[in-house]
Amino acid sequence: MTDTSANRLPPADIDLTSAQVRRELPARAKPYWHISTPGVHLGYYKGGRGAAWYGRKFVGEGRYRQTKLGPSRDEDAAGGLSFVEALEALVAWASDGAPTNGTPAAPAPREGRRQAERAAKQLQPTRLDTISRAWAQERPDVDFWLAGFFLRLEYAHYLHDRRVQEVAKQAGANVGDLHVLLALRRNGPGVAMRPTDLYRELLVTSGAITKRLDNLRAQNLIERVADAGDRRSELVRLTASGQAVADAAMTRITESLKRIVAASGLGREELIQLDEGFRRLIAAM
DNA sequence: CGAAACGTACTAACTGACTA
DNA sequence: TAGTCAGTTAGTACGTTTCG
Repeated sequence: MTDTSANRLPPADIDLTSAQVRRELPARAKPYWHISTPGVHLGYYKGGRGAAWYGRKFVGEGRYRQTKLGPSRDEDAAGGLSFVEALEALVAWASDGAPTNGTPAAPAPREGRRQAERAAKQLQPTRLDTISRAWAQERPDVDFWLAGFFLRLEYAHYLHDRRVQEVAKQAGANVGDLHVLLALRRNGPGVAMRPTDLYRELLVTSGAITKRLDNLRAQNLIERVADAGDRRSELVRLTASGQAVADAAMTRITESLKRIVAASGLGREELIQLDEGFRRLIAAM
């Protein structure tokens, strides 16, 4: 696979998920494009001598960088890439920009492969587009744009949550436990909090906090200390290892966010405008 | 003595692994 | 690929303890 020079291309979105749809596409000189994520598109080239998958990503100023991902399985059952495999290759290429040799990646271990397939499926915006189209068909009297906007917000939150889950997993905790560690950490090293303050801050029930605290204490990540001012209460404090886990997790989360922003191509000014918009929306809710 | 803080038991929902 | 099942997680209800 070879990177071509960045070139100007108009946006387009063809549904390439179905082999039937791909079969019905007429051969043409340029690939058909499917929007995988904003700025990252999966291409399906169909010519007289075969079919192949392409990828392109937005590089700013209306320009795209394009690459060949590999032959399509539609035309090469033995060595070609399926839609999901092409999407995986696209995600890998778009995330680090490293060109591959045009052949599918070596088979991953079973679980790793399943995770990659699931991740690739989650990256398909067609789910959201399908919902938008369905509403537009069922209720043409309603402008779905606003609902679609919030649907994308929910999806962004979902994807962010998955990344936080990964970070928690690397730290040997679940995401709920990690949120407790981070809540304790941001209140300052060595500061003890009441379980009541924790469940109010984390928007969970007291029962849920009790379980999380039991888990964290069993892992020696927190310690319980008597509250001199209230004998009903037993305060919660990070241990040294708990603080180390919280700090490491926060570093990983921040680095992950930086990578996402860099990959999106959004500038600081654009992010500040988005942030201001979100603040105003939240204040109005 | 009512209210608040916390913990426990039980239940529902979700997720992932396994199997046909 | 769909269905099943076990494990996990969080929520609700309620009991106990303590405060004001």
